[in-house]
Amino acid sequence: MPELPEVETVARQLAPVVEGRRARRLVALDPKLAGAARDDLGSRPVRRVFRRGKEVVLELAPRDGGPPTWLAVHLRMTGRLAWAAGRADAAGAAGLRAFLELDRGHVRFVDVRRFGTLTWYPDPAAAPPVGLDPTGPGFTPDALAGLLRGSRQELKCWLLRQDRLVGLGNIYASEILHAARLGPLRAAGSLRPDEVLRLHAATRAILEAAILHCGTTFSDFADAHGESGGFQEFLRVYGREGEPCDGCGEPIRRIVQGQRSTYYCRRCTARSRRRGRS
DNA sequence: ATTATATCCTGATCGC
DNA sequence: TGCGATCAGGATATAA
Repeated sequence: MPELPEVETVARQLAPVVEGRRARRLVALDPKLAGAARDDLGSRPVRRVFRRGKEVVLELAPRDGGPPTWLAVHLRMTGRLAWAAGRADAAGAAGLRAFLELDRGHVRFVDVRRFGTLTWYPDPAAAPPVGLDPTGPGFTPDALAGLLRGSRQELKCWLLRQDRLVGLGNIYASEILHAARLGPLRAAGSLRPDEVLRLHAATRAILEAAILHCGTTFSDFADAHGESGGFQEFLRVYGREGEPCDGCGEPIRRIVQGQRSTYYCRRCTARSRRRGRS
């Protein structure tokens, strides 16, 4: 479910209600998350909530001059995070996998498919490095060109890699390629400089617009308030197989790359469809 | 090293 | 209505 704009939305909405609250303990209801259970948080304040790649990080104030502690939440496919007043009901609503008990209310982690993860980093320096964030200042056309250089991977699959750029997923990868008029089968390292510029601009533009609209709700994304995102109305190719492209009228195609659907318009990407070499 | 596949889960939906 | 097959926005361990 959640790609960068959805995770950003959750982090932004969670921050004002959770920052400053004191964390008491983390209760894991799902045995898969048992390793993340903590009873000894000692009422440490949540200092800030932010997004790191596709993770939501809750940073707890240091215990005594030491480094702060990070709780990294990865929503994977169906995870949701939301703050709720009052105590978590022991029975647990359907899909409630874990909750972080605060001095007022608690943060609920709901995850139907149980792919999501909770990871504690006693020292943020211990958190593994992530790829370049495409919403940050370091994301420049040159930086993108450098990352692409030499890769023979199909462009669509390359965009899904989190060790190069972080945050893109299956929906935005198709949308970005469509906006950039680049074929998904192109070899990532074969892009000409003007094509890298288009990819860079499209990535920025699509992500900014999606964040502005609080993400995309395709089937069941919900933000920290349990609300739907609004960007799905702006999707131009994803989930639109057979529908006319709103740019040229040609039916949108669906192909499978790496066992995942890719949607694109053949005519709009015609001039950059060949596979190319690096 | 880089790239492709199988696997982790549950629920909704599709075709018969 | 019932039922099996298929699909879903992610990422990783394993294989080639």
